[in-house]
Amino acid sequence: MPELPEVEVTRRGIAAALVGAQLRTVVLGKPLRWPLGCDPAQLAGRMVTGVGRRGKYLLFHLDQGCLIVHLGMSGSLRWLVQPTEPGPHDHFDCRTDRGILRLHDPRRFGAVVYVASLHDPVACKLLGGLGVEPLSDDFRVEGWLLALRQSRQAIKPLLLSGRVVVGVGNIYACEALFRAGIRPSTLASRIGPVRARRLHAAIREVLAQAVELGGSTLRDFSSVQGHAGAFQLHAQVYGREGLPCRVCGTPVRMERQGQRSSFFCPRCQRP
DNA sequence: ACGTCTACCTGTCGGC
DNA sequence: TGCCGACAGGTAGACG
Repeated sequence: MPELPEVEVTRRGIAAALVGAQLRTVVLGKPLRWPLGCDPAQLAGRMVTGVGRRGKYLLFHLDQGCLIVHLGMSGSLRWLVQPTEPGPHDHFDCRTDRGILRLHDPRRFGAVVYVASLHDPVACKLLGGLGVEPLSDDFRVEGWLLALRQSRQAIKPLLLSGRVVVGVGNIYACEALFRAGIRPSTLASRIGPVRARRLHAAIREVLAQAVELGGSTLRDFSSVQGHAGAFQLHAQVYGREGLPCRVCGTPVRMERQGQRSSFFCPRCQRP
């Protein structure tokens, strides 16, 4: 579920409350995608020193070590001031001296992993192969053009892979390709410099707009404060198969690439 | 190095 | 109403 915008909205929603908080007890629910990697009791007394993000991973920096959190497809974090009993889909409770950080994740594709440092092999495995942050100055157009030229993949799976640029999932890949006028099945190396530049700009614009709108809420994402996102109301193609393109009126098409649905306008987006 | 498939798990929705 | 399959925002690993 959550792509970069939803993760960033979550980060912004939690950071102020959590930085400076001291962990008291950590309670685990059903198993998540990966094991925590330490005895939960070991975390008692640690202080949260910062809340960062790398791609779709949240990084809870502690005065000793780091908790790496991924929301998977259906995860969301909540900040509770008043304690309540964890529900059947709450699988990680981090009780602090200020409130409770709770991970709700019905499908359990998410994960919370403790690492002693970001140089830890486990951290390197999770974060080491990631591409550049699209909203940072490191996302330069020259490197982007080179990466597209050197790739032999179709552009959509290349975006989803996170090897060149991180944080772009199925919704925002479809939307960025629409804005750039590129069909999802187009080979990356066959995209000329004009459209490649447009795609570079579109990725940044669509992600930044989505962050401003609080992310996308398709079924169950909500911010830490429980607010739904609004980006889905602005989607041009995602989830709109058969509906008229908002630009030209041609029916939006859906095709499968791998196991993922791609939505596009056959007239506005050329191969 | 690429695509394709499978798996992980639960909930929801459409069709019959 | 109820059952059954398809599908969902992600990622990793196996295989050809």
